[in-house]
Amino acid sequence: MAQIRDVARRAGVSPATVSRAFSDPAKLSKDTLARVLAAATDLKYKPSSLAQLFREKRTNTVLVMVPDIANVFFARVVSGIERGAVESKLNLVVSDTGDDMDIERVGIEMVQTYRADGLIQLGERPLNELLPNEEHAQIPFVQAISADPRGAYPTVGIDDRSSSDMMARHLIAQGHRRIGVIAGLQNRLVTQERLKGIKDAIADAGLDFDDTIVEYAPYSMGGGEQAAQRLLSRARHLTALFCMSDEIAIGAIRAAHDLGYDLPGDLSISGFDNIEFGKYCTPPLTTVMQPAEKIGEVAMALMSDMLTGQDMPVVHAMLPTELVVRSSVQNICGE
Amino acid sequence: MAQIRDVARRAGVSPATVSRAFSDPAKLSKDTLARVLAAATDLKYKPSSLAQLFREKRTNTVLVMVPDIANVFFARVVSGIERGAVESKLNLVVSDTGDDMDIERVGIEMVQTYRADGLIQLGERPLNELLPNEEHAQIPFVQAISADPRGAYPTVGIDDRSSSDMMARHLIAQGHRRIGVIAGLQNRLVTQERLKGIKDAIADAGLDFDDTIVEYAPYSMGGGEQAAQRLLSRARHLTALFCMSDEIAIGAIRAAHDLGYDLPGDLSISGFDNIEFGKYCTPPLTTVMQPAEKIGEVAMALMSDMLTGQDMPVVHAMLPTELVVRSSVQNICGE
DNA sequence: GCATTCTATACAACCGGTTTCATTGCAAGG
DNA sequence: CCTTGCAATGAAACCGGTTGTATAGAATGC
Repeated sequence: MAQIRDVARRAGVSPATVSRAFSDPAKLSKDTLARVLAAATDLKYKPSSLAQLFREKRTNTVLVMVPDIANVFFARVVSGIERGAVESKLNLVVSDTGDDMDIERVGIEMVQTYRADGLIQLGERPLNELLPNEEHAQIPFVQAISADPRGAYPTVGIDDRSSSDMMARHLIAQGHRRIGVIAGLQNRLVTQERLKGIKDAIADAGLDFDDTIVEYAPYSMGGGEQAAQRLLSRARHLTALFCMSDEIAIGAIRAAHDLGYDLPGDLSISGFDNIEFGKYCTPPLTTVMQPAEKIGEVAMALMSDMLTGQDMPVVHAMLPTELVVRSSVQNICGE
Repeated sequence: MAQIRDVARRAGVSPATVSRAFSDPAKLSKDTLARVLAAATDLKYKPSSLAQLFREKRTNTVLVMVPDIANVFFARVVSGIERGAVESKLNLVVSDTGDDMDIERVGIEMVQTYRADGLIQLGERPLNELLPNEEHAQIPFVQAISADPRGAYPTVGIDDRSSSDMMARHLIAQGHRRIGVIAGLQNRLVTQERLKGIKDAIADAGLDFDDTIVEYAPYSMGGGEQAAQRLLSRARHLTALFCMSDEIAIGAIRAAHDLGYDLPGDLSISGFDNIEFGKYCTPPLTTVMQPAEKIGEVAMALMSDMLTGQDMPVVHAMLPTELVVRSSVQNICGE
């Protein structure tokens, strides 16, 4: 591979001049510039990024830590981050952490050892669980999805409580009174927030919330399926199931089917996220749209600001959600 | 951030000694080693990867180009690549190319400018479309999924033709004679190979292949839905639909539902890939299992070999597939 | 007791660019 | 004609590690 000095020799100039030919061409005389560029193309010269980055002490790379890249929702967020990265001319290193703290620590080390300039984390593990306080303050950090908006670092997400409230109101408006909940993992902030939203709506409708018809599950189809089996077999009088993710809802649909329910006639089921498959389920899933790609883009935009910019105020972006009405939730007012 | 010379000064040794304390501790006296390590931890010293990599001229990074990271199948392959990367202690840069040649070219440039040591491509665009021959020979390259196994570089995938043949035989064995095909994009190698497999099975059963009941579609749910609408409205006597991906099949199920078909009684539908949703469709999808994660792992293993190793023979790994029988394909022999 | 070998460490070059500072040559101004 | 100023370019330092070579001192051998 040709180096800068090869080009310099061939063009009869110094390496400094070659460097300037690329970084600040106006500084060179037309004649010299032409000679240098010709020499560079002749030799197929490409400056070594490694050398440049070493000099600049910037990698132009952002690390993204994802709990599970094979999860469609996360994948869509990553896709949005990607789009933002292209726009900001940054590179992306994606690490599938599997929610494993050791792997996350390796990721953080990448930033500390100058392999990445910043860190975007998907999911809610707070940075200070992984690092002592004085250290994490140094790392450009953005948290997306289910982040605690009271944190000291920028976050991007949705208003889980009010979005969940919106869906619960919809269920109530459709005539549902006995609504079971298939929540996500109990210790997650998102789960708690969404639960609050449901309680808000129920209280607002003058109803009582029944803690016994909540079942917790991992955010996956299998988790939803099993939880729905448990819930439906012990609470047979439910008319609707509020599921905290589309994947959970899809699992719940399977479980209800298998238990002999006729959907959506016997039981309404709602989801959350609006993944593509929801449109193709039977019955098509009524859900809450989360702007996944947009969340990714905004997260990357914030990161880009942190990296290029001056001191910015810490932003907690809350992106709007929407109720997506399909047919998995039925109006039972007539009954 | 502390540098090597800070540590050296504090320990009263030269930078070279500090360097060796990490790379080759046996070379140091017990006493010196202890002093250096103490100084390093005191100062929270972490060697700059950027400086190390610059010196070594290796990035320990592999670039993965994915046509669409939000596609569940690709995401699973990436997940497997990730797992392989952790094992080989390599980093991953993921680029979502959207099948855009310009973005792919940027990716290749990353390798050429020492930002990545090698390139794994998902999908079938051959490298020589992007680069003149003499240049691509230099780049450590592995192609996974639907690669042309006659290429000059290593590939990982499945035997599309025989896997497709296997599924077609299954349909025939279940009594189906009028089998419609919702193929993928017509210009793709995979599509052609899978079509050959179908023709193999049909010829082998002594039947005639009817070209008019093939419909081409993008590899997506929406694509499958539209193609199925077209096909079903012009060929009403079909008993089965061979879909070239699960996403296409899921779209086709929706289309058939909407056209009033009772599934699987009126129409059998088969998929390909075995994505998780297939298990949760109604009816659950009969499909061909592709070992997505495994494909990723093998691809990364091959890359790792290329990077560390001597000259290896060019490997074309064909991983085994399996027929996954669920209920979307019905036996109609009794009719 | 002196030559030889080995061990532990320091010195300095090096990786391939970028950038500061110095130098040269030419044009403009007094 | 001499000074001043600017444009164009080169020389050399620098980024932060690693590593080949040199060297001093200790241990070994005869």
